[in-house]
Amino acid sequence: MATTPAATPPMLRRVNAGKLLSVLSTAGVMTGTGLIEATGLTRATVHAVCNDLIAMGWVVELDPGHDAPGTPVGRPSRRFEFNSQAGYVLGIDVGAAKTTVLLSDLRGETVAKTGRSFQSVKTPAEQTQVVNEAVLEVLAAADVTDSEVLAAGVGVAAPVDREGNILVDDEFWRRFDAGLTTRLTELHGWPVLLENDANLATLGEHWRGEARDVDDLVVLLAGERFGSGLMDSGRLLHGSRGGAGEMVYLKLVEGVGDTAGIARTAREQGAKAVADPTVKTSLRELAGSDPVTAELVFAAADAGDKVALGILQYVACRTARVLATLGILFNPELIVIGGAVAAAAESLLPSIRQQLATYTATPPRIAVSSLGDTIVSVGAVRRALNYVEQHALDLQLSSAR
Amino acid sequence: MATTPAATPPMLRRVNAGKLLSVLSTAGVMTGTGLIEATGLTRATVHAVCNDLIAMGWVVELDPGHDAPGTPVGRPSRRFEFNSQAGYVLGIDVGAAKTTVLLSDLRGETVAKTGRSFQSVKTPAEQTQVVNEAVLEVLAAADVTDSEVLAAGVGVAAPVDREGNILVDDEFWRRFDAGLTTRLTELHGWPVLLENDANLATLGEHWRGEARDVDDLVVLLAGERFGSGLMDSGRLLHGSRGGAGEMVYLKLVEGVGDTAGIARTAREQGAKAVADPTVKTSLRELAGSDPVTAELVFAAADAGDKVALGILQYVACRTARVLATLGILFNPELIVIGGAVAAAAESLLPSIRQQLATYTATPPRIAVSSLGDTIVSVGAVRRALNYVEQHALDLQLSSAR
DNA sequence: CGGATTTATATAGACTCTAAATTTAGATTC
DNA sequence: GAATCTAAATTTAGAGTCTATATAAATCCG
Repeated sequence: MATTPAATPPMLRRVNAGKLLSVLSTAGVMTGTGLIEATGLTRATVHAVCNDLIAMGWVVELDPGHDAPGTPVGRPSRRFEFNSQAGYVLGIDVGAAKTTVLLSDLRGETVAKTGRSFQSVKTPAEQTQVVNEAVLEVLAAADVTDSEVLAAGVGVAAPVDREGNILVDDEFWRRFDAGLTTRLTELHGWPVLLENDANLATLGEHWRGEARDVDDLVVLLAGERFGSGLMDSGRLLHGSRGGAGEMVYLKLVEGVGDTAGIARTAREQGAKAVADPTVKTSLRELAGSDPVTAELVFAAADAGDKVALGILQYVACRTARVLATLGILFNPELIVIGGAVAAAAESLLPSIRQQLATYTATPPRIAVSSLGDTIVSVGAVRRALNYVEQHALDLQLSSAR
Repeated sequence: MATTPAATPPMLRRVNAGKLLSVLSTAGVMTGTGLIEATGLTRATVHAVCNDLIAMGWVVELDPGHDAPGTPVGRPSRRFEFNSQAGYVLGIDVGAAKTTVLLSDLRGETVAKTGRSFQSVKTPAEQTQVVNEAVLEVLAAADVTDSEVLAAGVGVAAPVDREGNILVDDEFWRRFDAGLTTRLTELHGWPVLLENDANLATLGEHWRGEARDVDDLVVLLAGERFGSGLMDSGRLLHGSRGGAGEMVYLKLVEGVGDTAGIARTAREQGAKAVADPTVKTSLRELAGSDPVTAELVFAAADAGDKVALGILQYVACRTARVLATLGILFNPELIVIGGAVAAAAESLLPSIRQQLATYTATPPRIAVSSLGDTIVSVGAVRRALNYVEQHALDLQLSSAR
């Protein structure tokens, strides 16, 4: 009948141990006294908990030494350090065209990184195969075994609900392998945490990107298609079926009309201009017989091509309108623009900001991501680390004595 | 240094007492055994906590009796009941044109209700005066003293952040008295909890309206202006400055263009039709020399007036587009339409649902509020009750022995 | 080498919970 | 009407947690 178990004395230890571990995992080497100050616990408790954590393998004890080097008086402190090699986590971005895989230690430092194109992939099973190859590569590169990996975060370009279930009737399914997560668990025995890519991008920016210390946040993935991750008070939104942040509403927004992102709009507009013989543009010569790319449009604009500049103005206008709707409706402190074209988007920022101000008197700050093509995989690492931190005291570490 | 205090043994009691109180406050009379099942605690603990709660005044003990009437064997149980008269809370809706005030017991049952028009109000101070008169009226009607009121929730049509601070540069301020909350605290000594009206409407629908058991929810206030409250996984969104749910983005939505709600659109379109001599409509005779009202347009449409029917079609189209943007971007399970015209909106539902389906393949459920003009004040009561439940074990009850 | 200083460790006390034994209040049975 | 049965209340013992205080240890300094 009881919804939550009763609160018992051992739970106190659990809470305090979790707190101590969380302090240790973010700080560096800490002395007993330092932990007392950081946690509010008594010295006796701090040491008891630390002894437990050492026995479990989460913490390592260094040689005793003094905290402040200036006044080396008194008995030297015991010194504790979070054992960032107690295990590893994987962050996997399964994109439309490629996959990016990060292997990270428990402090979030990247240990190995790789990527694979999906160019030759024809069936979902092949996709899983390619992802797994990339995973095996990073494990081998860092000499990490299956049992040392404590969790894997996986990002996909489809709605994913809070339980990690993917929305079945999504077009992404044409390519994506439904069995990926279960297959990874089968092969390696890891907990696999599936999440929407834009949501992971938001976790990534919040953790290691432009949005540190920003708890009311929107991240706009703006490459091929617009996608958004929404965070309110430090929590990701999901909606009832994982669809929160879905951008199909843009077909109702004047001057936007569809979910085509910056790269796609630039490319399509460029191709249109090239195809029209009455338009005079250097894009035609630059492209030659190859199809026009977004990069080409940005380059031409840089070189002063009027048509390319016009296209970028149009892109900036669309983006400003997208940012305006999100900024007004969610009232984030900051919106971060990420995705393949984030770097190029930098040059559009002044124009975007200026137009944004015409839609709202209190616009959010706008920034461009500096995480590049790891924006999703970094977030996937964070997702996996969240899981590990939550379950730390239940996990059996292979390094535990 | 410590961000949160250390977990100590007395906190266990606090947690368990809180849980027991929360079970008791929602259930009716409970026996010791029933509480054991509901909380997972031991009999010894249940009784110890109950004795504490009785001493504090939160719980009353009834004469012992048997739980199941069929088999009255064994020693009769002690029977406990949440003392819903241990205190009271106020729910206050400060609207643009009027205020609604509810006095409720701790179980959320309305004890007294009243309202006041702001028609004669000219200054902010007068507004506070009118609100306070209404408050005094409900207190007198239920014979409740200041010290028995444990909290007051107040809803206003302006952005309010998580700390209860109102956004200063809002047009609502022309009428609203900034000093209302501090004045109420000064006069009566209550904690006053300020919150945005649409957010409170969302709490209200979630608690006592159409959205019970729905944790991913949007409530659209659709009277004079569109306003929305957003709930994800049972939590209200606020954004960084309380602006979450703000609808100014509608000026960017095709076929909507501004935040005018159902009532205002119907009224204005009606007036426009009447003013145009080339338009043939029964509205002209119905209105006579008075200005056209939304009610009049609805009535004329009911009677078959073509122009009025056309206006309603336009209103339904606008509303469907608003619902589509919210439904797609937040993916709520349900959107509830509330506000002054909620009842009339019922007739538009089929048309709205049909159009909504053209914008998204997975539309949310749409419902119309049945809370009428108490939608905000009921939510304000819930807000106040949340506060009381959170602080229950710290509060000094005047009824405590 | 002894005093000062800081930290570590050990001990005692308070508070909480659970678990098991004992008592109690009423109904049932003989 | 006394013995019996039953379910709940109460009591008691035990284990886990924390804090607070006392004692021991390790290092520096003169």
